[in-house]
Amino acid sequence: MTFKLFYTTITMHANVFWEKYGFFTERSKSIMEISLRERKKIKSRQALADAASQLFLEKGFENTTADEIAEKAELSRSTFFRYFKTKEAVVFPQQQERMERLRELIRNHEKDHTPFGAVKLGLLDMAAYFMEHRDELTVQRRIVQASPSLQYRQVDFDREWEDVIAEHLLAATRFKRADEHRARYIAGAVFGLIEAVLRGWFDEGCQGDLVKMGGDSMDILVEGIGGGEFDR
Amino acid sequence: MTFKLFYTTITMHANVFWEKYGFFTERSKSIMEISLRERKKIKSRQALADAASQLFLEKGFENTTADEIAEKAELSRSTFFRYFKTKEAVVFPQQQERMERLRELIRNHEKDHTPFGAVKLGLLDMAAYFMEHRDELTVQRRIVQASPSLQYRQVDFDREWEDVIAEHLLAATRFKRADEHRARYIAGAVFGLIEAVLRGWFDEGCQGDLVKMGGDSMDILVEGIGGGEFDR
DNA sequence: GTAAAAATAAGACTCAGTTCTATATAAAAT
DNA sequence: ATTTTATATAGAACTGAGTCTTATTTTTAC
Repeated sequence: MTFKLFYTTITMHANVFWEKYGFFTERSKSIMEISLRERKKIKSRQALADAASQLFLEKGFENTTADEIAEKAELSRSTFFRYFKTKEAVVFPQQQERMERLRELIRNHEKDHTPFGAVKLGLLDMAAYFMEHRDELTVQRRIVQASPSLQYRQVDFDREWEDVIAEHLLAATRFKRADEHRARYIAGAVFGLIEAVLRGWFDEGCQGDLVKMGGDSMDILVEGIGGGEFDR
Repeated sequence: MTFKLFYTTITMHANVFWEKYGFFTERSKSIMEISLRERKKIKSRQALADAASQLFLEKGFENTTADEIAEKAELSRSTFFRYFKTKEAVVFPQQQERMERLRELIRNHEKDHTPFGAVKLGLLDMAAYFMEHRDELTVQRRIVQASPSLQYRQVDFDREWEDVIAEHLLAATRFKRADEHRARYIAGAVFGLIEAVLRGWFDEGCQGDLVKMGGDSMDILVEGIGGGEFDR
């Protein structure tokens, strides 16, 4: 029942409202301002996401058909594919919101820090956000881990992070071509680092201090590995 | 006709023989030692890979069906799926060989260098290998670039690189738990860096000096970004 | 209340991938 | 050389994802 609560809460706030109304909380915009049609759409999408999550947890991703999800949500298969472009998409309903959050968090530090500093602080803020929502992440992780076909799709989604990082680093290197390459390389390295950290955190059951892990790991990049035990 | 030659040559040496006979060149083992049955299997696999490549280049990956590939190769659809687990697999027939090559190249430097040094030198050797085979890589890239669904699959294959890197770095940290984390983070960063470098190289039409690009980029990791323009 | 717009249901369709069976052909045994 | 055994292949039936079209229902606007 914790899961049920989680999915209802998270998907509502973080994903469904997002599409049309942007990033806001229940305080900044009342549900009552939304038309009946919109409310029904939210309900439908929610029903599909909930049904899918339950079935995926019960029987696994591969063993669940789109028909079953639609049936459980009391909607048609057509409607399922209207709301989610693919069966895989329903596993990651909050991807878009997370990406925009990351962008915003980095933007918050842009004024007071260098490009890399803003990226680093934004990522650490994101780490804190992840820790707050470790329960959701654990559920999603459980579904993804149980399905090989979902694992690279997860990677695919995470890859968008690199674009956001590169985007911010590149903003500081307009008209400087040499720096552009350097920015892209650093974005790649930062992204690879983050993936490794996240993997480690997940594998430990999301129990560690992700902010500290992230900070420590990024210090490797800042200081370089020239003096370490892996020196060439 | 360069393409045709490429596919015949590469797939034969790098992939088909690989499965049963391991990594060798035409000098180390004559084709005549191989039984008729094996030769036919090679021919079938080759015919399928060739037919697929041609059709993918002509009509794109998504617009080519497994039936068409089989028909062009004068084999049945069943046979196609016997040789290639998925339609996507036929696009990357040399993946296994490249991975083993990387392992070997890193291993060559293990004796004379620290773990990171061996990884770095192995990767630069690999860069040289890539430059030698830029024509094949360009063709493959063209097919992959034209198909969104193949792009993340490529990422998926490349991901194996990180495992190889991590594997070698970890070998040096047995019994040292703190270093294990550090090794994984570094592997992630190196891998992310390499992906960024390769992407840049591909996007420039494989014309740049990949070895130099790789070396320069890895120096960022060695020296750190603390003193650069992206300092925090 | 009515007309326009949008959401949904239903079903036909394509194609990837699996499974099974029958047949052809190569390898091994005698 | 002939038989036996192993395996490559063809073919066909099947499942399920995703697309597309059409008809029906629901919401909104007037």
